[in-house]
Amino acid sequence: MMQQPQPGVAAPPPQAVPGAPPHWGGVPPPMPAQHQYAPPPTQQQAPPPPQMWGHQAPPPTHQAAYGQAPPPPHQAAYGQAPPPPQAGYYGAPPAPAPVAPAPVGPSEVRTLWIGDLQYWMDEGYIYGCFAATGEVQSVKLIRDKHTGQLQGYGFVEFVTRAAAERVLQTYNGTMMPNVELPFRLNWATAGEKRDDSPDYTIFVGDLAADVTDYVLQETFRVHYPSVKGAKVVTDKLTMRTKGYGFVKFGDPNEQARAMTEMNGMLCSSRPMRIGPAANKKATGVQEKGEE
DNA sequence: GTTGAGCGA
Repeated sequence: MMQQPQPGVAAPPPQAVPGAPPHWGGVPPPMPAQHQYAPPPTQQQAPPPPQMWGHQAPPPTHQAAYGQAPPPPHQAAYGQAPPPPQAGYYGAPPAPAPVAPAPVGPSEVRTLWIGDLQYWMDEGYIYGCFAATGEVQSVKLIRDKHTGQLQGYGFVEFVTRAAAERVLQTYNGTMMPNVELPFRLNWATAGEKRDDSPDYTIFVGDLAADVTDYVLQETFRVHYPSVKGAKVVTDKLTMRTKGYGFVKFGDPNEQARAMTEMNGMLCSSRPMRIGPAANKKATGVQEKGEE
């Protein structure tokens, strides 16, 4: 079941301006008067879709009328779900990134953090992503205080904590509408304690252009069951791969083995070059001499 | 192209 694109949802720009300078000088943001985006009061009636396979959905519209709240989701076109367009490589279902458990303590947490947003994804687009749930309280995207440029992350508040948790479980890792990007969601205010389980990461270079997170992950997972995930680094603006990525292991022994065993092995068409990951988060392999 | 990335007021 996928939701139909609705008017009021921002559509991607006709093209991503490949040669644009890093500060998007030619694309000034609309700059609404206020950045808080609150939907009209609605009843929670439309159930959230079990999954979103909007991977290859074409851009439906060119208009972006998000200066006002979109209509309530009184109708949701469910019924015909296209088959999963990906998963052609290894047959295993794509594993969404592990989601941290709900933060303990006050059960008032009803806000999700959302990241990895593109510059054109404004409040209207984000609201439209979850409009079918009918449970969005507000959407707030963070902008640069001086330039007003979107910072690529924001917060989505839901009417209840349960609604937020449902969305987190249902949407995280699935494809966002009209783009080939997965949702990246987490509990808000989980900033200081979102990394409790150590992971062991390796650097993988020399990746071919068609290697995705999933391909990279499964390349290793078939040999090392402790693989927790993989990330192919892409340019934020052009979405093109930079030819390298990272694979996270849960088992340091498998990490060490993979460093030698998988070096030079083929990934989709090219031999990989494996090296140690320069972890910024002090996970797994620590720098020697420190305590 | 060769070491990502994620918390507001």
